[in-house]
Amino acid sequence: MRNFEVAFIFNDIANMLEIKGENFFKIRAYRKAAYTIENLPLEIEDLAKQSQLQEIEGIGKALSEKIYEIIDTGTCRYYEELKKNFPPGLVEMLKIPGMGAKKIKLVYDSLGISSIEELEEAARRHKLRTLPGIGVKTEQAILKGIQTLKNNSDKILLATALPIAERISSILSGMTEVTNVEISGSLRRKKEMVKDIDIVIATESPEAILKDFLRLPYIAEVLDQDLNKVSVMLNMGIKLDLSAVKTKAFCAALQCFTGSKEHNTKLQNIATNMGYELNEHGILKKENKKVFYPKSEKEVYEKLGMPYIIPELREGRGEIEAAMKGCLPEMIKQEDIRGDLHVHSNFSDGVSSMESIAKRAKALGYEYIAITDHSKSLRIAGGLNESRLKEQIDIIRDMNNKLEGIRILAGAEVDILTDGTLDFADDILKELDIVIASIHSGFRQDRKTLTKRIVNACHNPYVNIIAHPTGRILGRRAPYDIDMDLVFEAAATTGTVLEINASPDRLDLNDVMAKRAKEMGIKIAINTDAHDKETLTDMKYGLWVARRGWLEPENVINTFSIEKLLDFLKVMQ
DNA sequence: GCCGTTTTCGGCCCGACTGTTTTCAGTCG
Repeated sequence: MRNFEVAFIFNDIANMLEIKGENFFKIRAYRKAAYTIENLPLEIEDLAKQSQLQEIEGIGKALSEKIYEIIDTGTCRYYEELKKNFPPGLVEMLKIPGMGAKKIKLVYDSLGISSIEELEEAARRHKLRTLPGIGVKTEQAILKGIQTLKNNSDKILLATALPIAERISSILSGMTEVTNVEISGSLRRKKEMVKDIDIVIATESPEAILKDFLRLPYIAEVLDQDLNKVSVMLNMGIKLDLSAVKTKAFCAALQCFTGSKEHNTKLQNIATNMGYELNEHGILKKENKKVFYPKSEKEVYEKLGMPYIIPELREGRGEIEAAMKGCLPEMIKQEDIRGDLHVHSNFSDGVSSMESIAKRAKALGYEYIAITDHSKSLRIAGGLNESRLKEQIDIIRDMNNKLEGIRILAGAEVDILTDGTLDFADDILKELDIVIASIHSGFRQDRKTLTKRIVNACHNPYVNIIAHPTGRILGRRAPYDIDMDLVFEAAATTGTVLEINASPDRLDLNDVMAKRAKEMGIKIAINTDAHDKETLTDMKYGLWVARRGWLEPENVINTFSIEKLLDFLKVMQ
């Protein structure tokens, strides 16, 4: 939890410094530190106790002192000073696509605009276009950006909410008189974005426990409160609902509070037809008013004549019908994953060496790992030219002779250029074990052009996988304007694999599209797109998408053994 | 801000695209 607090504060500092127009590298230092700490596999508090903070890459004297201060006091003076002179709405404005630090400073300095609402109002009244550097189009783009933001503003990433929910759950489960704790709601169903955190606890003394809970340091504001439930705003700006139920009703309540609404409505209809009433207190037999208290969620489903349905499937998309017929999918699990096929090393914009990535992959129990650095046109990412790629291939071949227990596949993430051609010629691609193709430029081309680019890539005999096929960034960027029908069709005809990119802000393909791909017989690869060996563990986010998309191990190529995978990749060519 | 070192201070990330200009600034990946 402390890691998130520190990361949150450093990010907030970075945002304010950016708007102030501070030194770019200083800002980057804060952001980099925030990122590192958030993804640290260790508790920052433990490192602080052992005086090891400065051993973390990117943490020096100044930042480590601030970390000590945050651990001790929950904040630091520098941060508080900054905030004092800074309307909070300014940082919020950074979230608007098209609004950067400079424009925010401009509208604040010249028009005194310090919130998104004021900005919207000024844009509507055509006041922004009077400012230097802002014309009609920019004004309209800002309005559009505000709309985009509004559509997502009440949602946060699964990856942001989950660790916080887990931390609070673990604190709750440490309280005496709490007999059970579970995360519920959409977070338990592992939706890509959630509105809030829902937690349900079992206790015989709800009032006392809720009172204790409200004393936790993470709570900024109590929004609502009654005997069995509190609703609070956490100091990271995330809403949390905590429900307390009696121990005997816990499993019924957990099922009920996990939802989804669509799923539960269907279940309740089935219960009604069987003469039961299903709610958070238990299962009531209407005939004799006898209440059945399920001892597990499994018992809830069994009572209604069907096998257990995992939370990820509970979206009312046919899972109940499938369960009744006994044909629920054999869901893919973490243990099925034998490798990661999209990883960046420090040859391009990754931070880890190939060797350290391989070691980490081995430690995760993988059989193989593909190194797929960017191609030459993606300059900002340090894309590899042909000779550098060949050099990398040679090193990988050499490493494979020495390494034991893990196989490195030589690959590349090749840019699909704006004219539809690939960034490497076929005679280079054929040297690789695996080729990923993806779009990183020309996002605003028209639908036909963009679609054709991806379809063309599918038809290249050396392209194995299309990475992040729709290009969306959750909460920030809509998918490219592409005709996914044609993309699916091309993937199905050519046998091209589509990716579920497990990076928490992409999750692309999404669950619905993954299900459709499966139904069309298209193979999927679940890849992390890691730029740091530590984020190889993002695989779990991709797996949840896959599970929500009804995928089974056989649908996913990185469940294959190395022999089967290599055969599969070869046959594609 | 950090880092590496020449232990005191310079280097750290570049180019396309867009909209606004009329030569360039801001944003984004």
